[in-house]
Amino acid sequence: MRAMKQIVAQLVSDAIATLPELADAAADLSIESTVERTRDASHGDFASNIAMRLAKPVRKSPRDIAASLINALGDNEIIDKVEIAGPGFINFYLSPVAFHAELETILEAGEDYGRQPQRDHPKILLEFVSANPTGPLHVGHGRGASYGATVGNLLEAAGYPVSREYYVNDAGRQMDILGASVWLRWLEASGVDVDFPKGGYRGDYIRDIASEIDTGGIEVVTAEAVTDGLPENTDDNKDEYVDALVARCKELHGEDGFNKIRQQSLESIRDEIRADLEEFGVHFDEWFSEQSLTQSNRVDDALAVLDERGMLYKKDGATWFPSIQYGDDKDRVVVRDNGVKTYFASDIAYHFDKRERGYDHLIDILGADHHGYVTRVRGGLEAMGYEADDLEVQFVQFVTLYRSGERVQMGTRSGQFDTLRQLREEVGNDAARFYYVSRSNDQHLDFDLDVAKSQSNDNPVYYIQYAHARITSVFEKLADLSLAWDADNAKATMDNLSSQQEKALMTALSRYPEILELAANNRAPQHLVHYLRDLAADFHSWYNANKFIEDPDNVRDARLALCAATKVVIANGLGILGVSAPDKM
RNA sequence: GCGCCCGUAGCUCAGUCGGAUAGAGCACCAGAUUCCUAAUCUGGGGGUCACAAGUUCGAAUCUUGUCGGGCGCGCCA
Repeated sequence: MRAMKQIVAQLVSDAIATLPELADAAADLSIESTVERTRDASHGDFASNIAMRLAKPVRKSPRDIAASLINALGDNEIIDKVEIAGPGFINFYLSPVAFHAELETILEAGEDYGRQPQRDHPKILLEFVSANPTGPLHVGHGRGASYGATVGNLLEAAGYPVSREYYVNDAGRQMDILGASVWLRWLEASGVDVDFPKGGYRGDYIRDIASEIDTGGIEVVTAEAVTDGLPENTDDNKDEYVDALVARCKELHGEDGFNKIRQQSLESIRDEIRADLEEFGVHFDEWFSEQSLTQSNRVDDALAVLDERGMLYKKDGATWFPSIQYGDDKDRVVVRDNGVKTYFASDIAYHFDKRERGYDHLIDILGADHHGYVTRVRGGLEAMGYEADDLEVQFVQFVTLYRSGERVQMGTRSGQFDTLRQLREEVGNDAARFYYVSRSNDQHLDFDLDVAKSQSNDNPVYYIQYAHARITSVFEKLADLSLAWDADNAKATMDNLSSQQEKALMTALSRYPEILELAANNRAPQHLVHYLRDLAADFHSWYNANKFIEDPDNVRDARLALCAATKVVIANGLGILGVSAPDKM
């Protein structure tokens, strides 16, 4: 199934092939890139600027080139009329037959309409969210989740094999701090009151975890035993204090005792995150554990590869990676002087491992605050023999919540709106998913709770869903009247779809595959969002002006075909966005 | 200071390998429903595309500079 634009581009391409002097000049040119939808119906359906692009190399005027090109267009039933316009645009007016054929394609393809055939290369690994398992997801993660899930759907629709992965940072100091935090809350619940570390995790969920985990075999100790000889718990000293608590917990309960608490804590949070995302319609194929990377020695393996290639050196007792060679500001430490590997070391190993697992193209969706890491991680991949471009990074900028025109202060302490779960409960999954991807990912997002929540025409998600529900309702009404839609008759009578509004709606429908491709190629779901809004507007506009159940059979069948096709495209598009397409509202 | 993202209507935003008169929603104003969902539709006003140069047939789009905003610059993760 080819998009309409490709069909037009092919005709242009064929015409050029018959004109040697143009064919040479156009050899490096993607013909399809010269063809675009017109903004104004008075310019026809498609326009090509190819004559202008070729004017310089061919040394002829654009209008002359356009004239010979038009002359060379073969006979076909797709195009009604071709005109030269303005400085040398070629405007194509498509025949109704072309649009009617597209309607049939939509109805035949159904939920596959707009999707590309499955290919087996390149295999894409899409990593997103990957929030540390130290607490519940907040509204910022929600944007990464919605964006990542939608990009995944878009890539799949474009035919790519894509695997969605969540990297669980379940190793390292933050996990120790989590373990110590839970440990202290558990002691507290057992009547042992210890000054809670300023550097610890203070949220209420820590108490919940403390009350749920299995602490069998771990003895309650006294407050003195915990704090004896520890540094002061002050803002200046919070890192030392919390690290000392971790060490103390290991002394008192042994590594096994501490691990038991830490492991259950992180698993509890990870499971909570997973459930939250599942409810949000965001699914992962793999929950990749950082611990597993360390346990299987893959960090050491990756460092060994770098070492063999001469891409590591020692200085000041630490081991460094010369990332300056790959455009970074400075070289980076991979093994600290105390022998502990840095986060960067696992990150290199993790991305190396992704490639080694057979994924050709890696996409990371990261918060905007991580943009400093890209150069060095790419450098790491390159140093290990892969291409820097194998890693693509998409950044998601920050989210600011607004309520009643006021900025909502975020942060756990404010007790205000903070978690993704609260947001979902307030505005609903559909509105949240839609709103999150309605703006380009590299732009800051003002999330207006009042708009997202309003079940009115302020809210584009309901506007689109309403179009879908309206169509369902038409077919129900039809049944109520003991009428039926004769789809075969519709094919034979599509000439009845001839009004301006019908033309506009058919044009909008036929754009869908092109929009999907655009959105997938650019990892830009907002194109789909805006498209669906436009499509719904074209539908509502037409629907409002035409009551057609009472029409003669031939007209009714054709118009119902238009309804059915619109329903298909809206459902498909909303499906990509992870938004439901309700039959009733 | 250096690097990355950005600056388009009163507000929120589209405009993606440079293209024709810069678009949409909200808000505002005026209208439409004995009729398949009015969560709808029709019409209207509203712009120095931050600013200044440059590139060319043509710039919101590319280049440079200035101003303004966000983020990042650890042997943290």
